[in-house]
Amino acid sequence: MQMGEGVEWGLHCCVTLGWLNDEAPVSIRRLAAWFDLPPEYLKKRLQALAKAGILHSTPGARGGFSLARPPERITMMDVVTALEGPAEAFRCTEIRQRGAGAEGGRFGRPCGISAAMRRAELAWRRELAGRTIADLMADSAPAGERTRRNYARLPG
Amino acid sequence: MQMGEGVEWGLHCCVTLGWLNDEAPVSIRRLAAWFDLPPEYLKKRLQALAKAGILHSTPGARGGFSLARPPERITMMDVVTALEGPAEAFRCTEIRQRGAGAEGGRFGRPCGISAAMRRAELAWRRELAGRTIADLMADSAPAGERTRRNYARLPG
DNA sequence: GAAGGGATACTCGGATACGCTATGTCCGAGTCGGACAGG
DNA sequence: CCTGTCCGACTCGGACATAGCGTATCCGAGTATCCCTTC
Repeated sequence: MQMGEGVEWGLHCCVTLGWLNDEAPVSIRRLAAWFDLPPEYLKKRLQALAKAGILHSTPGARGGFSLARPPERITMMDVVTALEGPAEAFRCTEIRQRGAGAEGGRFGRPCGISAAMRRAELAWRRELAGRTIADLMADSAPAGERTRRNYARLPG
Repeated sequence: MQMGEGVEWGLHCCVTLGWLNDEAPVSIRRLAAWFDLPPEYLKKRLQALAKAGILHSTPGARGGFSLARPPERITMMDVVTALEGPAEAFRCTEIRQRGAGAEGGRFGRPCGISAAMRRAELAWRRELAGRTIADLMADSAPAGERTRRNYARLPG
């Protein structure tokens, strides 16, 4: 059960875009060079964030991506959902209702296993929903300072 | 980020093996027919549970699988870890240390994003570790009764 | 100096290719239980 | 009645095939900015 790399990329890009708010928008080329990532594929992931309303994309020359909302109103859960999809990791296929074991049974109530997994995923989601991009920016404020400084003298 | 089907299979099989403790061991053929699952692949997943010490496999005629511990001492986390591996879903590849953004930075402290994701996964794991096969058995006691009854007159 | 036109630099959306992993199947080897034969 | 042998049932471990998805790249179209030309 592995999470896509895009999540790490998306979170770092959101934090960086938060720090570079004055320079917005930031082009894909620069973001990709910033983290040494494949530009085309990074573009695709950020487009997903734009479609979810997390990023705003401005076309044309000097275009690029910027945060669509203040960083306090973007949670980690938002980013994960936009990039990984809204589906839960555990999918109950109701195997108890198939095969010889299902005979003569009435399964009105939901599957206990499914319910337990859902509770666990809810706890996970709650943690992620309680932490915003602004929190992440504050966690490493010196890195943000350095980012602003280095970005100014970036070629391209 | 999808969990393998084997987790659902494994959990249902563990619960069923708990109910059928008196009839142990239960053969793959029967378990597969019980849930209408591909026998060969189910075998592979249960072998993984056996290797993890959750199930006990008895070879030879009238052999099969049975719980290696009392169901109160098998947590959902145990089953998930045995089937999905111990790796965390989010893997931090430290992209902040690569590319142009890393220049002139010292990254002594761990990545804040990684730490936040780890906290969330810990909450998830804690939920799963707090729930055992015995809990799941108790949740649907009537289904357990029906299982014991139907299993007795199962052909094969 | 102002207006128009073209070049440039980006994003957008879709199409395509590749590789890894989950899924599913198959086979030979080992092991246990029972049947059967011989003493 | 006891013992040894054979056979069938079942698991074990590995090898192999398939499908789906994450990863990665490319292309045509659209749009905004800049520069250059022209009046």
